Amino acid sequence: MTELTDFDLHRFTPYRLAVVAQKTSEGLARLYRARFGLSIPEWRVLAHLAHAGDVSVRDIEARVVMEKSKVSRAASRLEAAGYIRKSIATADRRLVSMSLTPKGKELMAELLPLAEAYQKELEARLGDALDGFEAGVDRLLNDIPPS
Amino acid sequence: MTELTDFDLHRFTPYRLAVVAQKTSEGLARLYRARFGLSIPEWRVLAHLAHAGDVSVRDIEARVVMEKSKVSRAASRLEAAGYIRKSIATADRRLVSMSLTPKGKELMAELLPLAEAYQKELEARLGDALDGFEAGVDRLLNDIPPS
DNA sequence: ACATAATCGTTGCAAATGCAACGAAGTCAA
DNA sequence: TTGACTTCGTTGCATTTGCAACGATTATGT
Repeated sequence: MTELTDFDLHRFTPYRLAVVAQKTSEGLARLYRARFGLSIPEWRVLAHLAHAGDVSVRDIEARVVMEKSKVSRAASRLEAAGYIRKSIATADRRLVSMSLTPKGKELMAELLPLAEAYQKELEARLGDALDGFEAGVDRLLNDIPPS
Repeated sequence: MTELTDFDLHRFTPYRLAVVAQKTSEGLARLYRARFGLSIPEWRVLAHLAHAGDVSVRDIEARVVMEKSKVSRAASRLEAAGYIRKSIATADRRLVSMSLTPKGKELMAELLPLAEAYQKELEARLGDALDGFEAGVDRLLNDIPPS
């Protein structure tokens, strides 16, 4: 029979991932929270807009794994701050088309190099474990939940 | 010069970790949310208590990476539900000593095998990437934030 | 064409969260 | 012993979050 004490949370992958995700996110957040006053949801929206150009809330929800209400509120704050523009799509008027303003592009031109540097730093810490690690993440991303 | 569009969130480790952590946590949560009505903070407290026996809020905060207010509230709910007992430590009366009740032990006896099975399932999905993956997680856990 | 159903984005609301402040208990030094 | 300082756990409060419901728009089927 297995004892209750046998189970160690620190060897439990979901827990380990939660901790490591929180740590890396906090490290990243330092890059833009104090300096630019951005939250994580706002950062994600901006990053996706910089990469993909005009996009709807629905697109971001799908590609960035965030609840649509979260996307919507982040987008409203970003619009109020002047970083993005929201407009109704002509083709399908249910969709909101979002894009970076010039001010938003300036912001990202300053922010993205910091993000790249942080990525490089993480890769350095991973060292020769990098490839195996990323391969594992890919496998988990591709087909996790047994539904 | 680097273009804004060069940056891809999907190759950005903090983002990848956030997504994979969320996915695995959700998969796990299905095991106990519907069935036992437990939240993630409650699960963590229970898991640590099962493993370590009598523990204070402070201990859990440190070992399980949760804000003490979060631990405190999770513990209150668990006590109200009859899964744990809280008492004032005799040695240092500032400390709250928490432990599983018999009912809590029964719960964990039922729950931990499900968690183990989920762990096995994740390991199967990782396949031969398992070792490299866990090694990478260890490196990130040991020394991430440049503070 | 018309009624029904589905999709998009926002918003209301209750619950969860982080942070600071607090009282209680303990430590330390003079 | 006394008083200043630290630590522990809880709680108040403002913010964030998830979920459901909604109006508006588009798609589908007959």
